[in-house]
Amino acid sequence: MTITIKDVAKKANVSISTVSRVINKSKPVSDDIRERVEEVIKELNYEPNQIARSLVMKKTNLIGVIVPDISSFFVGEILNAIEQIAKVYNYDIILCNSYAEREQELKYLNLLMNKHVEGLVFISYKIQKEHKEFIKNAKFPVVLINRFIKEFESMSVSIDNEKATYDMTKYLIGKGSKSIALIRSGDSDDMFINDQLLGYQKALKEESVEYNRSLVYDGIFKIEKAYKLVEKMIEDDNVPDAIFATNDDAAIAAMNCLLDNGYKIPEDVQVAGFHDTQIAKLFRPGLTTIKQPIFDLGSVATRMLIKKINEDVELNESNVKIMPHELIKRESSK
Amino acid sequence: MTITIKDVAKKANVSISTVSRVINKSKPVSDDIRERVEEVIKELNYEPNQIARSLVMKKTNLIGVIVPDISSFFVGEILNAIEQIAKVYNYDIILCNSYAEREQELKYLNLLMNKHVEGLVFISYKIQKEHKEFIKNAKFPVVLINRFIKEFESMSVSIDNEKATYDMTKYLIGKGSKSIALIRSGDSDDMFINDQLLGYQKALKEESVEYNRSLVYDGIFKIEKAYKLVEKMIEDDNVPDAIFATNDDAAIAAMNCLLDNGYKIPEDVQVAGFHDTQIAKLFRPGLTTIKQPIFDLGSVATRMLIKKINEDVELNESNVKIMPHELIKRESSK
DNA sequence: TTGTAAGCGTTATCAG
DNA sequence: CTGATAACGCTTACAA
Repeated sequence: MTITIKDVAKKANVSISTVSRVINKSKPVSDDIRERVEEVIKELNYEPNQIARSLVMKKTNLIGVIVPDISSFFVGEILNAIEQIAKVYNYDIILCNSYAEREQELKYLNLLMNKHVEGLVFISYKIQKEHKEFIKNAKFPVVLINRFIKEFESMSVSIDNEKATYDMTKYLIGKGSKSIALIRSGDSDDMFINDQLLGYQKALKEESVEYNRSLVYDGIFKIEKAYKLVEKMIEDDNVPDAIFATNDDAAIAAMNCLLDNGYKIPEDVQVAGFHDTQIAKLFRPGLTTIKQPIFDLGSVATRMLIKKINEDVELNESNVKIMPHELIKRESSK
Repeated sequence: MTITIKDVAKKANVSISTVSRVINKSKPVSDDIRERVEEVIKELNYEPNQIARSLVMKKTNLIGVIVPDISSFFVGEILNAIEQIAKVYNYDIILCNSYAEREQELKYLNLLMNKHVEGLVFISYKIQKEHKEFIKNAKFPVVLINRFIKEFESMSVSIDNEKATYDMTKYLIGKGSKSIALIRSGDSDDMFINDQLLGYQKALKEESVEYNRSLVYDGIFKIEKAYKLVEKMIEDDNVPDAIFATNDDAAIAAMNCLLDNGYKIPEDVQVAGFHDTQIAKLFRPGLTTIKQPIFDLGSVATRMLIKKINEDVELNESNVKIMPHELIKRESSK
């Protein structure tokens, strides 16, 4: 039923190799034959079968993407970028949503290998041993967004997390805060997350504010969880004078909880986020936050990946790209 | 380098057909041989090549998804559902972001056909002639979310749009509004969008409020555009006493503009949205909106599609599913 | 129950 | 420049 290269060949009175050649412009074909073949192709509305092609060329033009949560602002915007750039280079995206669960991530890692993707953009809150193992041995290049693997050279795109938390912490202290809660998305044993703590601590130290471990909360990436966390602070009568969440959603949730309980922002509590997703600007009061070049994070990662796929680039230090960040001041801080 | 069915066959001292049989359990294989083969498979860490398999079986286990804007809340949540359900049935997702542009949509429609997807979930603001043509002739089933094609039986999942806008309009009038701006995402020649107008008009009529064409705005799905629109109303001193946007993002943008210009919500202007995305609840004042079962929209569509792919279902009227909606009252209305 | 061989739709090698 | 023909890795009649 579906028409193949054979049909074209027969109708054009040439061999299938010739048809293949005009399709791929892989070898010279005389003008008259070329024209004839092209005509037949049009006439028959022939489209080469990508699967057959993949089989022999070992090229699928597929890029895998594993994300922790499609419906988050941050990931949505990154996906946007990945998709856009990939399409430019004629790559398609296979999307996998891991729900930030290790099991799922590992499953997808294998699934994508099986689907013969040519590369992978991996967004994970926590890179674990098994991940590293996989990435190290993977037959295709992998680029991480907002994470590093320090044990070996992995491709990675992110901002300077230490500097970013440093900047924000310093800023909040400058505006008069003395007890700044730090709400982090990941777990403390993640290098990336660790950088955030380092920046926070460095700023405290510089400003002679004592570091208090109990002000640091980990593993909060769900809105509900962040809300509950702040609720608990209020119940315990233990509300800091600033809350710095390393993701905007959590910061918004914190603001909601504070507002719902009669606190004034920023007078009673300053609130700061991370990412500068849409909602940071939309929400009232506007959220002071670290602006990341989210789209660029995705697009740079994808370009890097595709370059690597095509071996245009060697595995060297330039495989880690640090993008600029910016402190955006809005009404949630003084 | 990569290990194939041949390697397994050789090492297990059987033919490749036998190996194939144990992999697919397609025909009986004696216990001892089966065990031997399974052992070798494990030993060699063999994984069947999906591409080769696709070629012969004409089955890719791929579902295409075309969306207008990945980074919107609504689409993100739907994608979430699609991905989740698809994975349950062992299907993967090829993601295409059309930016709501007709050209892109058509391009992707062809691309997906070329990739031999087995089905398509199509989210488009505006189904046009070319789309219909394509869908009608497509070799694979297509399910639309929130759109219908009335010309022929297409699979479709949505809410009852007429009833939803009717409910909301009636509610706003009940709360005292007389001039209700209707801000719609799509264009007026779309059937789906048209239903929204019908519901709006019906409610007005029932409540003896005169219909005023100039209060209906079309083609507003970008936040910026909605903001500008309301800004214009304010400049023209032409602010209605209620704004009903058929998507939450636009409603939030409207609220922002009103708040920024000193208007009180809901005292001066009531605002209502559509979808009940995360932000409707997060924003302050909370947004009164039509709650759609967003996740279900995606999951039902995907299940329907997969069933159709497997021919479990005939093309009949049950191919159009209407999901329930709900009016959620929050502080943006009286 | 098992093996042989044809075929899925291409590209690529090698003669001519 | 063009055409056979052998891959690519797998499934599936058809035979044995």
